[in-house]
Amino acid sequence: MNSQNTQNKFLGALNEKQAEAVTLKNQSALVLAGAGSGKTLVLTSRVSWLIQNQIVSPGGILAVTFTNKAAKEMLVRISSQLPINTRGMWVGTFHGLCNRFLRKHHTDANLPETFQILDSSDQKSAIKRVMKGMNVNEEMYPSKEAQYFINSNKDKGIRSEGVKPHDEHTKKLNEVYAEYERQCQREGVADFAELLLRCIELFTNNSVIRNHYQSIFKHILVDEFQDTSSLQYQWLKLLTSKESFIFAVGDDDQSIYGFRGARVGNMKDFEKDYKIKNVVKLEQNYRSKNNILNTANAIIDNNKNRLGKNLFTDSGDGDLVRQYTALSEVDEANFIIDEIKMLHREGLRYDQFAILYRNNAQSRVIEHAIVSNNIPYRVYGGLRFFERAEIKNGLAYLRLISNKTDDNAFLRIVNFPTRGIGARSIEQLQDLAKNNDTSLWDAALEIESKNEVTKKGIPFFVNLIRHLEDEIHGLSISESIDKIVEQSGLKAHYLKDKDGLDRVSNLNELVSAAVTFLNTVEVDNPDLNLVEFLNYTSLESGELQASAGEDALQLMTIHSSKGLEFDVVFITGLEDGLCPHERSLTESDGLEEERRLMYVAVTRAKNKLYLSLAQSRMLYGQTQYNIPSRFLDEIPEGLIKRMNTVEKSTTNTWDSFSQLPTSSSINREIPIGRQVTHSKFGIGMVIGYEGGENDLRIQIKFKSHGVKLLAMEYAKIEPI
DNA sequence: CCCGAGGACCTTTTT
DNA sequence: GGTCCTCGGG
Repeated sequence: MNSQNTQNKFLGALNEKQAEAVTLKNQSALVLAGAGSGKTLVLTSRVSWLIQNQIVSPGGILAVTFTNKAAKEMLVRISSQLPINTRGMWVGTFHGLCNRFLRKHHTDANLPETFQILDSSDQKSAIKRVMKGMNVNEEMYPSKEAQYFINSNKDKGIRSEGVKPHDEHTKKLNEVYAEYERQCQREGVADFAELLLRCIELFTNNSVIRNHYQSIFKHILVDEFQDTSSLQYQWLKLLTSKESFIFAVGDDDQSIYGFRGARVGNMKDFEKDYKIKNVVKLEQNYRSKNNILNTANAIIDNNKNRLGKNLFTDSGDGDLVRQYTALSEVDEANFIIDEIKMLHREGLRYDQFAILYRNNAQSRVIEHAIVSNNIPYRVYGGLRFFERAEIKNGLAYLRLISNKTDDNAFLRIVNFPTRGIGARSIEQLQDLAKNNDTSLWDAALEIESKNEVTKKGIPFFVNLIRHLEDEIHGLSISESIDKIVEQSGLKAHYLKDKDGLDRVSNLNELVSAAVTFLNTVEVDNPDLNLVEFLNYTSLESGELQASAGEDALQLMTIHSSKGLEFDVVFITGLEDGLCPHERSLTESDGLEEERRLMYVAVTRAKNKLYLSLAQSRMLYGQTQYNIPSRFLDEIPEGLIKRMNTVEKSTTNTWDSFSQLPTSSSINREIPIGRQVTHSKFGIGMVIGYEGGENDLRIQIKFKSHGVKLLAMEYAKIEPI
């Protein structure tokens, strides 16, 4: 009776399609969930429904997401729907879950119990170290390329021995890959891709373990399925048997991570592989007004490669979308701030505004305008907490103490704060380690045993670490960090630094992060807790609840806006070359992915949507004159109001173009940045002039014919 | 060892 | 244009 009520409660909150998805019986399912269609609600309701109706116990559920944030949100929402302890449930990110499997079966996975996780920057320095040891020329083989080579192969499930190098260059890269694999194995560390690959190999090679998990997980749920890589899909397949089902939720129109291995094709494959009878489409949008939604629909309709979906809403037309053509990026920023100030005066909170851009470099000018108007703001992205140098340094002490073979950690701190161990001593250590085939720590031990301990040098370092290890024995993680920060000299070092106070306070925050962590973990084995904490710092970006709830403007790239919503959204830099980005045009599926990006951006808006572009834009130290984004042309006229500087104010007229920097001081009739039409080439934009008074040539970037240099005297062009 | 000059880099990003 | 890295002199 009681259970019936609870069940009705959460089923009652669903529309027909959502309920259909949630209550599917005995089958795998593909749910095409449009933007704002209640995707998370469906996912969590599905879990609750399965448990409520005793189709599966909490332990028989595996739910996978991409970010820790999404995983956490899911757990919170499930526990609000059901009075159960979610601790026993397997909910997490792909990497987090792999980590969990590998810890549990570390012996079978051929990893030490305390194996540590390398983040991308750790990985990069590890690769650099490998290349140095092999005497590989960094000029010819940049470490970045090697890193890309290694990761893209791992992401395809290919080990170095499986690579078939077709030229000398790849052959060399693959030697680096092979050596890197050996180094990681020796040091007991795993990079992100390794977690997944190692886990897949574990399941593939060990049928006992595979069968065990296949029989446990009856229902596997996957969020953001369109973002899964082929390796992740393979992982999912290994976890399912004939008796288990996958419930995949995704939106092919929001697939914007192709560049990092996401494979939208997994959706079609999944339909086939799991014999999906009917794909459930969630097309009712609960977020945006009609004009915004129709704008999004019109844009995405230009993509050929779609599963097909059309969002609708019954929330009314709302305001027209507004397009603003600015003179420059500064003008664009000022326009945005003016609009925000106006709407804020009308009572909108600052945190209900999002300013979106295609790349991070665009944020500077906007930030400048915000700062000079004294408005609070927050920029997403950038350095995360656990990626900060001082945090990584502090953690490296912990890492080394818990895993002496971690050479990365060793090198990071052996001379930090400086203690008289220069490049020479380190080289010596590395030679010794190489000859004895040991870790740097063991090499350091050998040197220590033969030398007197002084105030500096390697023997001093060895004893410092030993001392720290003794000191923190039996202490909690937070107390340990506190001790280490103090006694390693880190704190003193940063206090001396002129802008080191921030770093010291970050280190203090690390102590509180450890306290928070301990509160969320069941305390059984304190030693393993330390290892788990270290993994947590690698797997979790650590943005924490930092400045959440603060009433501030939200600045972020379009990519990081996915999944969020705001009352008012500004999409900036809508120029061809920026959005769509010029580099995307040469990639296969590039333009369509950019269009999906535009679609994601538009669908973030609830009530008001502004699209802005600049006729001239200073980017990377150069002024560009771009033509308006082709996506703007895809918006039907009835939905949008197009404005430019003339309409905005009387001080900024077309005349102000005469103040723009010019290549020469010739008398020209059409200002740079102005749009023109040509009888043959169509629409374009004036980007410059060449030649003298008698032979003036105008340079125009045309939408469909590229850049042309035309004789001013004869060119049949008309300003628009 | 520290600092400053000079050079290369610059799409998107989570784990 | 800004940042990050490297290298060389003090």
